[in-house]
This record gives sequence, structure tokens and C-alpha cells, in this order.
Amino acid sequence: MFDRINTYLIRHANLTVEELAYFNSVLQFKSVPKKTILLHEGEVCNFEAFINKGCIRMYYIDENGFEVTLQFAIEDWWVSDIASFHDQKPSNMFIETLEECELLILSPQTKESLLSHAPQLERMFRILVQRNLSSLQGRLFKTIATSAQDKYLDFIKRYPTIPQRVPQHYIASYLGISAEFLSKVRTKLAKK
Amino acid sequence: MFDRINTYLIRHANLTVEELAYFNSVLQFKSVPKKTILLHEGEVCNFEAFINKGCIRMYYIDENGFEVTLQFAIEDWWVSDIASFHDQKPSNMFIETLEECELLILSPQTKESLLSHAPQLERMFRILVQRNLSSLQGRLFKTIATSAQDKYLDFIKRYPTIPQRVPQHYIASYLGISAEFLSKVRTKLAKK
DNA sequence: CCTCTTTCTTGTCCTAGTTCAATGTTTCCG
DNA sequence: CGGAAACATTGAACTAGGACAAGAAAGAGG
Repeated sequence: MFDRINTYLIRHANLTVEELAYFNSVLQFKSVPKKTILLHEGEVCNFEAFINKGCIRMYYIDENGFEVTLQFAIEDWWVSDIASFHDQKPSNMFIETLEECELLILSPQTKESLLSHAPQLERMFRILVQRNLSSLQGRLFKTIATSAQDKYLDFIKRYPTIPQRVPQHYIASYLGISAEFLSKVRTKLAKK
Repeated sequence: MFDRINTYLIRHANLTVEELAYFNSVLQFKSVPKKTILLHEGEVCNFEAFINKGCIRMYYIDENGFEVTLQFAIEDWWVSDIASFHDQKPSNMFIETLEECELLILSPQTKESLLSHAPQLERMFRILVQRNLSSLQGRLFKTIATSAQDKYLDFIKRYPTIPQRVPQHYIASYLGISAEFLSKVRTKLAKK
């Protein structure tokens, strides 16, 4: 049950055996069915979840019901609305399982106590957020600067396993194009 | 010379007088003329700079010379390509002064020693990055989901002082629209 | 195995925003 | 002060991608 996260933690932080055990002991295991909304707009996000198994989508919805997928997350990813989690303020996004999921969950309190037990985890979490930021920066650039086709090609290259796991119209909403247009892009690509 | 950053540090971290003094002692002050490129694509970013005075722009350029402004930064902001700074790998962005600037600079080494002297700064930097991430998430959403006009209105509301300080076509490149179209949006708005 | 729902495709028409080019306006610096 | 850059505006022609509609495929769950 903790194999996956322990491999992850050993790779990303320098923990003693005791710290690792403590980390495991504060995690809450949760098995969640497909299509469960883990966080609803307006709610305060009270989890930071490590995905042991499954696939999750984070997304925004605007006043007109228009959806934008912020992120797909699969095994070995952490999922949370950090802003909402950290400041305990209402979120403006949704987080939803796309498959049946096994999650290992930190609450604000357990995270706090974890950080005081093993302060070097501050560093791990900081680096995690930094990588996230940096990849989002690159994504914003591509979103603005490239054509729908190039964005799609880039996506399947970057996340080759995702297209097999999630409906195509979610990918469109990640790329910032309509589902119909993505379909057209794909048929055009297939003809080559 | 350190007034501004000390006010900032007192607000964002819990430092003793000695820690604050140490922080000041490792900062390198640098006065930089207008239109200076602080970081060029391909270079490793070796600074994290606090803006004491002035205005800075971070941007990407693609193969066709198309520019995307990632961020404007003014007084009290930290500027850096964290990914490049942290991993000491080549950057793919540019950082350029738009006005004459006064900067207070951390190098990778001084930051490291700072963090070992005052570990609670880990937290401050983590939160800094988190806020950044979260505002970038919101921006990506708006970039994808809203019209040019709404993006512009949102921008001037969010950053009311920036339009007075930076050329309009840079704002267009921040919003992800052409300079010409921004001009049209503005004249349309003015007619109301 | 069948049915209901979700997802995907294809076509037509339409529009927000682009590109290009020309002109006007500032700014800044020698 | 004057002239060259840099910046902003405007218009005309064009296009990438959107919206809508209708049908085809494909799951999934009883």
C-alpha cells in the first residue's frame, strides 16, 4: 500500500527510516470510485493527495459553463488546490476522479505535523511546486503561441499514456480548443 | 537601501534581528539601466532578484520570433527563472529591465547559505512559489476562456499601475493578443 | 445481449482575432 | 531643438478555430 509513495519519497527526499514510517503513519488511505468529485468550486480544499492508482482531472468552469482542464494527474502525482489548501479559503476549481482511484491523503494538520517532524520535507514540497510552476509557464507559452495541431502533437508526446485513459474532449479542454476542432485536427493528422 | 526588502521580509517571515541582518549582508545590490537583458535564453539563471525599484519583464520567444510576456514585475517582486536557477540548467526565457532598476540579488550559493541559517525561509519561498503558481493557474484559465476585451479589463483592474509604466504592445503580448487588436479593443472601450 | 449515455465525427456557417501596410504620434537623445 | 526610433492607430483582407446540428460508434451496466 505504501510501496509507491515510499519509492517516490526516497527518490525526492532524504528521510530516515523513522521519518518514512512517520510519513506513512499520517497518510490516510482512501479508495474512490470513478467520476467522484473530490473538490467542488466554493469548497475549501482540505487534502493533498498522492495518487497510488488512478487518474484525476482538475478543472475550472466559467459563468457560461465553459470548461478548462487545468491538469490531468496519474500515479505518482500529488493533487490539490494548494492555494485553497494552504490558506484554507474557498477553491474556484473542481477536482474529479476519471477512474477508480487509490489515494494517500494529507490533511492540513497532518501536513503541518509532518513538516515539523521532518523539516527537509519543506524542501521537497517547495521543489514540487517549483516544477509545477515551471511547467505551467511553458504551457501558458504554448497555449498562446502555438496552433491547435502543434499543441496536440506536443501533448501526446509529453503525456503519451493520457490519451488512452481519458476522453478526448477533456484533452481538447486542456489544450484550449473545442472538442470538434480537436477531432478535425486528428483526422487531418491521420491522413498523413 | 534595505528598507523595502526588510519591510517585505518582516511581513512574510518570522526573522530575528540577527537573521534579518544576515539576510541583508548576503544580498548583492545592483543598479541596472533600462533595457538591459538580465537573462538571455540559453543562459543559466544565477540570480533571484528582489526589485527595490523599477520594472522588469520576463518573456519567451518562439522560433518565428513571436513573443509572449510571461510576467511584469515591479517593486517588491522577486524575479528569476526558478527552474533554471534551481537546477542550474539553461533557461528558455528572457528577463529584461523596462526601466532603470535597483535590485537586491541572491546567488544560488547565498540562497543556500541563507536557507541553512534561517530554515523558516524555506517556508517563505515555498509560499511565494505557491502564490505564483496559483495566480498562473488563474491566468491560464482566463487566457483560454475569455475574450480579448475581458482579458484586458481584467488586466488593468488587477495591475492598475502597469499600463502607465510599460508599452502597450507588451501588454498585448502578455494577454496573448496582437498589439493591433489590443489597440482596437481600447478604442472600442473608449467609445463608451 | 440490448439499451441508454457518453463520446466522437463531419459538415456548414460564422466571428474573433490576425496580418499586412500605411499613417500618425511619442519619446528620447545627440 | 530636430530627427530617428519606438510606439500606437486604423483599415482591409483573410483565417484559425468556434458554434450548432445531426448522426455514428462505443462503452457500461443491468
